[in-house]
Amino acid sequence: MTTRTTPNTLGYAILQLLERAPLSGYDLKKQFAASLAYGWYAHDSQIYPQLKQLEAQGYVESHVEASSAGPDRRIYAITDAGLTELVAWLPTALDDTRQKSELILRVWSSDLMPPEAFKRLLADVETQTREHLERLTSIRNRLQRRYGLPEVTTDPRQVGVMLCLEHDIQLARAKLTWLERALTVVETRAALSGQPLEAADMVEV
Amino acid sequence: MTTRTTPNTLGYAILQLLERAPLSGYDLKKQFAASLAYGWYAHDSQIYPQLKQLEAQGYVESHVEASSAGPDRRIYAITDAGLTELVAWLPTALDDTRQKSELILRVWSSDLMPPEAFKRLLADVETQTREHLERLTSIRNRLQRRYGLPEVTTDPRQVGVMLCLEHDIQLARAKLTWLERALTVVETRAALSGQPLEAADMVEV
DNA sequence: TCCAACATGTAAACGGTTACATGATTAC
DNA sequence: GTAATCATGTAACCGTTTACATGTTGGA
Repeated sequence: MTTRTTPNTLGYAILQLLERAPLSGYDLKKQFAASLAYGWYAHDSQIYPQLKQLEAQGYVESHVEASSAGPDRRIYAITDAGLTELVAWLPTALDDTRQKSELILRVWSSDLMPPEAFKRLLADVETQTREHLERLTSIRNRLQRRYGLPEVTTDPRQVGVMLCLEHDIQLARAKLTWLERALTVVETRAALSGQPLEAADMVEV
Repeated sequence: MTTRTTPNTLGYAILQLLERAPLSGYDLKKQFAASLAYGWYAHDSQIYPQLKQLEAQGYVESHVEASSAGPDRRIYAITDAGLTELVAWLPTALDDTRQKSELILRVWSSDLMPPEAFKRLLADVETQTREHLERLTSIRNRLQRRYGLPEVTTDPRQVGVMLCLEHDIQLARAKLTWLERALTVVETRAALSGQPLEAADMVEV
């Protein structure tokens, strides 16, 4: 064992969760599915092999826990080597400007869609974003009632979580602002092209 | 030829660019590297095989163009089938809420970093974001001077591009707001823990 | 009796990244 | 001469997604 290569990003994501508490593969799977503002996720089929790899690398260790109700669970815990590796990784440099977005990819060619189709797309994303924002704020408010504001809370473990939530809330709000703006643009253009419009016609000629 | 499976996302990204003008693989590579608000990108080594695949699927066609200055270029153009496929894909539903972010992944465990390390990380991202925002606004302003506001411009091809730029500008500003906030939180907490603080001490006891 | 949740995986296919490879032309 | 830019690729590896596979327990 202990083939010491560094973990990949998913590996660090799992180490972070295990640093808070020992968990089974199934627990991790639920954590990824449930937590809204965590910055990473993975499919079930990725988690179990990844845990085995982390164990082979010596970053986690596991034991089987018998259960009276249901099948046995294998519980994973972070090792000293795992914690050292995680803490060393956290402050390393990163590029957070380049991101892929299927939405933006489509907006770029939105002139190829009929206005109604584009409006429907924007409205769908707006509904999604509004629901997402509501879930984020309700969790943030719940944490804030329990632990206070991040700058003064006595539980340091909550600071990062709250900052993540605030980040995602901030971005969701900005996206909603843009969605309103985009909708206005489509509607204005549709209205202008619907009726004869001197300024536009003159440029065409 | 014409193994008609639908393209993948990179395929659609390329089809969009080719819909505006025929391009070589090298041109596409430059487009991905240069355009800041396009929603997708790819490595050079992905582009050439992807173009071959799109051609095998009948979505693009190509011819070799001899050049007096430099090597020959293979120029790709979108086909009718490609345009049909692209236009059919554009308005399809999508989920734009789940996104991975290495930054957020680290913020979640920021309590494991010394405050100074976390501050340095935030400051780096802030510099990146500020530079990114400046590039975005300068392009947006240039386009706006040339074509006018997106809601009234007479060139429909520019509408999507401008909306993409406005989207990224909006999000970059929101991120900067959050970065300031996060920095305040770390600094406040560092200041409080530096000097004896009744409220905090009492809870620890 | 059937469905949902618990629990752990394997296999194949697909997508993305890094490293390697080649050779011509142009500007300094 | 040498470095940058033009131009096109291959190979190996790694990471992600989708589909498949199996069996238990508890509640409606």
